[in-house]
Amino acid sequence: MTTPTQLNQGIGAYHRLKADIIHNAFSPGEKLQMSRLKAYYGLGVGPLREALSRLVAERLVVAESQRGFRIAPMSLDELHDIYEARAEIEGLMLRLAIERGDDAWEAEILARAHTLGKVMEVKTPEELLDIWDSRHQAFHTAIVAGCRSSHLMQIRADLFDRVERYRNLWLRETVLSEAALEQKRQEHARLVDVILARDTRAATQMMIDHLMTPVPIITEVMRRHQRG
Amino acid sequence: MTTPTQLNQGIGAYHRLKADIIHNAFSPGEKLQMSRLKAYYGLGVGPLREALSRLVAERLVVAESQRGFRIAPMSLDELHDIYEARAEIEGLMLRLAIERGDDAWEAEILARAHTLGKVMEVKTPEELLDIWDSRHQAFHTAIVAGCRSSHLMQIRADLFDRVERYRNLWLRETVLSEAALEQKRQEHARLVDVILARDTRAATQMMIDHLMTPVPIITEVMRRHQRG
DNA sequence: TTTTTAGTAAAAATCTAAAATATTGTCAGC
DNA sequence: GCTGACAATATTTTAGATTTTTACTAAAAA
Repeated sequence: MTTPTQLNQGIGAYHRLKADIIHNAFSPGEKLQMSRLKAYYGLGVGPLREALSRLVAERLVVAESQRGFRIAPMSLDELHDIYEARAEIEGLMLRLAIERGDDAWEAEILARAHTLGKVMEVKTPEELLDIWDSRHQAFHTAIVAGCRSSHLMQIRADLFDRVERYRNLWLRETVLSEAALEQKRQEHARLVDVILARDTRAATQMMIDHLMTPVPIITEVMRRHQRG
Repeated sequence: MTTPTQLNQGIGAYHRLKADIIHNAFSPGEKLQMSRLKAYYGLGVGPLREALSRLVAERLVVAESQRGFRIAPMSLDELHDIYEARAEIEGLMLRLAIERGDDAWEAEILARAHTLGKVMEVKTPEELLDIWDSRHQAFHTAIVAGCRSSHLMQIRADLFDRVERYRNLWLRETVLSEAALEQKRQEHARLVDVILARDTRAATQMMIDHLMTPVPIITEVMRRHQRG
């Protein structure tokens, strides 16, 4: 007896490749040579091309006809544009969520904020970063989920994948200090306050600012990388 | 001597399949059998699977591991959600465009509005519909292009592809009457007015309403199809 | 008799490996 | 230094092999 529904290799390749790209295992613009990919992932060209085609649609990879595939380039321009698009869309979703959110939505936000606030009890700095990050993600997702639009949620998730590559550039060389965490905690608390007060204008503006804070830091990291 | 850069079959298959799906050549949820696709498009499984994988990422096709591909289902729920997401995002883009648009932007809007208004001089009703549609599209694109965000433009284009399938359901059984065209023309004129007056609030609200008008009609068409 | 279950054959999807096609790099000839 | 043929390399495609699912039939259990 085998597993009831096993994933085919194309789907597996897609997930592995995507994770590797997002975590900057390849450099931007890098040529993806089939022979290398075959050797590295231990797969045939068929599944690999399927995975790459899917990533082309997500714009993490670019295809040049008869010339194979490349990792999508990164640029300061894209960094700014993508972060802004994300922030504006998340602002829009927050506005809708405030209009539509019910008691369960409010409760979920409070629950996620609480869990995020108690993230100190974990061990190593690396583990702390991982756990903080996933709980931070869950907190923000809980907020915008109130918009009740699966398409907006999807668009947001897709944008997040594209932002992640830039974000990991910065995250890699950052240690979460106690002070930084405390500042974030306060920001989140204020955010929760204005959201629950249903103050749309203040909440969306605060959210957009909050989401844009990493941009100057990542810009700095990218400038440094370009030189060094 | 051959053509300098010729498209590979996977890309060709992607465009043909996408066009066929958008024009409802397949029915929603329909099983896409490889042997049929091979025969119909005259291609091997490789390029077809690449094209389908890309369409999976665009959510026009769904993949079931080891069970092949299906046309993504359609539903009233999705119709409403997708139209709303589109309208809200286009409203957001319009707000940014009003904040950022320059003289060239204003000029382009006026140019497109003018071209759209003079669409009567063409011949058959079918041709009229085609031309009206493409100019209408150009008009709206000119408006939101002022937001200067290539990512938002991309998201909008992707959403448009997904909306198109529903839109064509209605377009197919509609003849553009003189009266309907005149009404649209007036709507567009008012839209241009508030946009050039940089009245953000009125413009975004009018835009959202304008984009949502087809929804009740398409809902009606879908209900009728479900029964008949 | 009806419903499940097990087994088997057919059909379909998936994968591999090798052939076909295109591009890139090299080097002689001008 | 430029051009064009030729070789090398890489991508793309096809065709067949393999695996998985589905459909069908018959036996067993309720």
